Amino acid sequence: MTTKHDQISDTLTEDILQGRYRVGERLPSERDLSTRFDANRGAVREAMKRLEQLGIVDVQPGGARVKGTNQASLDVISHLLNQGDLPDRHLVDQILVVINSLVSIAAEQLLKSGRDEEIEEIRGFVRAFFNQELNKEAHNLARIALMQKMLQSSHNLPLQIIARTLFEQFAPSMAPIAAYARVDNQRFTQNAKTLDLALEKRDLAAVRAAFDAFSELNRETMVAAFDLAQSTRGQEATSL
Amino acid sequence: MTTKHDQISDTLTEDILQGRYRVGERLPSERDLSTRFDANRGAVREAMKRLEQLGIVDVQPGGARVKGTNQASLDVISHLLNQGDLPDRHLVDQILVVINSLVSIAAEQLLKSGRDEEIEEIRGFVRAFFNQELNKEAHNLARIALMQKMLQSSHNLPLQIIARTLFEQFAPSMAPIAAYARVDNQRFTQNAKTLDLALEKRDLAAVRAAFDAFSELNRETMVAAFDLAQSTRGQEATSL
DNA sequence: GCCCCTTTCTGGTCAGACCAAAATGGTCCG
DNA sequence: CGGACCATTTTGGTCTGACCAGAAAGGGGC
Repeated sequence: MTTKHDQISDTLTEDILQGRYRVGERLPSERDLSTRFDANRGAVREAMKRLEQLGIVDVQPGGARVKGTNQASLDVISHLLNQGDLPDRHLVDQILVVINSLVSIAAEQLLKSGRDEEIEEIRGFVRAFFNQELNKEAHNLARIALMQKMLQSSHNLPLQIIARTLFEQFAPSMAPIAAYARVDNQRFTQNAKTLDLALEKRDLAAVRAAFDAFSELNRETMVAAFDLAQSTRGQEATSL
Repeated sequence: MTTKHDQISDTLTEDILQGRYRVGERLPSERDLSTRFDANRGAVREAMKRLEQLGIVDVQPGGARVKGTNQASLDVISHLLNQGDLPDRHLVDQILVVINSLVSIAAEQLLKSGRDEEIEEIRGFVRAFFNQELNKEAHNLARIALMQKMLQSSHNLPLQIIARTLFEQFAPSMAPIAAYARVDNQRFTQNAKTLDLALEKRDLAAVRAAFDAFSELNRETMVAAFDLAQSTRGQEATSL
């Protein structure tokens, strides 16, 4: 069972993110909330701490006020994704753009200052895609492993933190959609070979280009899966 | 005065980030900490909540264990920057790389899906650099305004959040260093004109190139200021 | 209507207590 | 000696009830 203050903070987060409190509005007092949730004020207090760190609430003596989403912390993403039946398309797209770009930055850093052995290691991960017989799960794992290795090899802590934070929120929300994914192994293999060659030559522009193509393919796959999932859900909804 | 649980969490954060507790080690119990800080356990508890959300501690029934920096939240950056006399060079450099890249992503998004009037607005901000008479503060403000406008126009929420979070932690730490900055107005103006032209043509590659040059110039300025600050501090240190 | 003062309310802190789960240490058995 | 088992202690999670300083709200007096 989740802890009580987690339940409280989750409920309140949902309330706020769904706009049940206007921005700038005062939240009910901790005492009121404690009666509403049938909890002790201490528990409510810890929940408020979470909301505060989430950046969606500003708590001060005199009252806690709701802040705008644009002032929130990166961790709101998961909550935004988990609103509604399916994650929001546009948000998913935006996240994909950012993740891909981050990996691209990592690639750039790798070529600029990475040791040769690291680059060779990366190539090892890229070559995993040469095998056209990969099933969906293996393919997924290979993609993730490659990304993580790239980020790790960037030797850029903020970059790693950002990418991991984003990914950890993104992945779970996409799990149900990933089931509908159809991976075009041939195209992935093609891209992987291009990427491998670019890495071998230490050609930054070529690496970026190959990676962008790789990411774009990845994105197309996701979008297609998304559409498929959405239409299926739609059928279920109408058949009820 | 800062609140008590803030003092506690700050102290503990510093302790952990400076490696006074090994990764995986158990933190003292909340009861022990409450006596150490001469505080109530509730206050310690709220401080622990902060550490938990900072991602540097994992608290579970049985004990709280410290986690590695690489698993932390983006918000650790400010604490990492504020360690020691001057911010860590490498970290500063890494952050600059990331921020510049984020703005570059924003530029890309802007050209791909931005409305014409938005692009024209951006050009307005760019043209601010045409004036070679800008003093240091005005120049700084103009740079920040341009960046923020770019990010805002990207219509990418995660991107905005990441950039803002990073920047808000970065800026205060760099304030003492910014005093040593010498801006080369002529080169900035040159870059601005190139950028403006690229924006007018809606030429993505040119915009990226111009922005990268802009960012690189920005970075050089910072690095130079950093070196100057560092050598000055060194003199002070030896003269004591 | 505006200003000032009083009252009420709110968050921040404190003390002491209980529970369930985890850690610990000792014991017994193979 | 090593490992499985159990009782004890410790730890986090929660609760009750209380006090304080500062913010918000209400009420007069002008």
